[in-house]
Amino acid sequence: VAELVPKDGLNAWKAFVRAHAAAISRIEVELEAAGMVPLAWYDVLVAISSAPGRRLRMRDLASELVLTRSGATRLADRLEVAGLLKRERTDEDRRGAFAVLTAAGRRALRTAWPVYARGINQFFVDVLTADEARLVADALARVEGASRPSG
Amino acid sequence: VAELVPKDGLNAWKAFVRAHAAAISRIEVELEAAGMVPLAWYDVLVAISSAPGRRLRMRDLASELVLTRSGATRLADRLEVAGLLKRERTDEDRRGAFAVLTAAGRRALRTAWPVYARGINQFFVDVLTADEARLVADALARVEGASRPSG
DNA sequence: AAAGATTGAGTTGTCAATCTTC
DNA sequence: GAAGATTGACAACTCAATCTTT
Repeated sequence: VAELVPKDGLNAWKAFVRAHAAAISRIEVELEAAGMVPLAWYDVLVAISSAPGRRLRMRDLASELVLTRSGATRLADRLEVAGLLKRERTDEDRRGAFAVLTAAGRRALRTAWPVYARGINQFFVDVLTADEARLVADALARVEGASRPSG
Repeated sequence: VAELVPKDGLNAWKAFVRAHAAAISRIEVELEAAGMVPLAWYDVLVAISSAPGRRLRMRDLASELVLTRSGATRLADRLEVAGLLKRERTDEDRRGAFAVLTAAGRRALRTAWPVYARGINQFFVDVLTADEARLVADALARVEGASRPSG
């Protein structure tokens, strides 16, 4: 086989894919074991909580989470049924809806964070040196940029 | 909020998650546009092709791809319907089945690789320096190790 | 009984079509 | 007509139960 990808590059790619699968599924297990919300829900809670005004358009939620709009709708539906968020429609633009957290949503966010943070540390941050962490952040930010539909 | 994860570490984690989502979905798009098999199918073809004897137990296919056994069954079903693989039962042990590639499966593997390789280069390798590629490979290999159920 | 594999039911996402509001 | 969001139909996986062979 011709070498279409440089060897070091291919090794990096494989490590990238495998590390992601391993770390994410491991953190899911830890959250579940601690009785916390799943990662996908946590991501929703964080996105809303850190948005300006602590509210987020469905459209922006989708793009934050790298989901389609309908995917974001389904996901928000489940959190709404669980009582963690509600949709607020406003008179500024009655087409759209804002997702906002309920008290239970804010509580779920607070209680899940220590568990999630422990996972991030244990399975990711702790195995990197400080220099590596900065370099990885920088390098992978460029990967995201290159992978966007426009780029 | 107390800082449970060092800032640089958290940035690296976020970049890691977002870069993965962006790069994988972008490569899927490129494969689709070129009329090639989806990434999940490609992974099946590679796993079988690189197994000893170029055949793979369903159980081993599942573990290679980080899937459940039933997930592997469903996936293999689809490739079998598409004519890319077939199941072979042998007399050594009539419980199990081996997945083996058909001629069409081998051809799909050969033709998809250049497209996949171009995606890996364009959206990942090309935005890294050679040093970064080596460092990322090394660092993320440790992440995978730390995330395994045993570790 | 245990191992290999599959099937039925349910979950979570996508795409295309639709509804409402601008 | 276009933008924001949702819905219907379907795709790909998981878990628990099942079937066959050891």
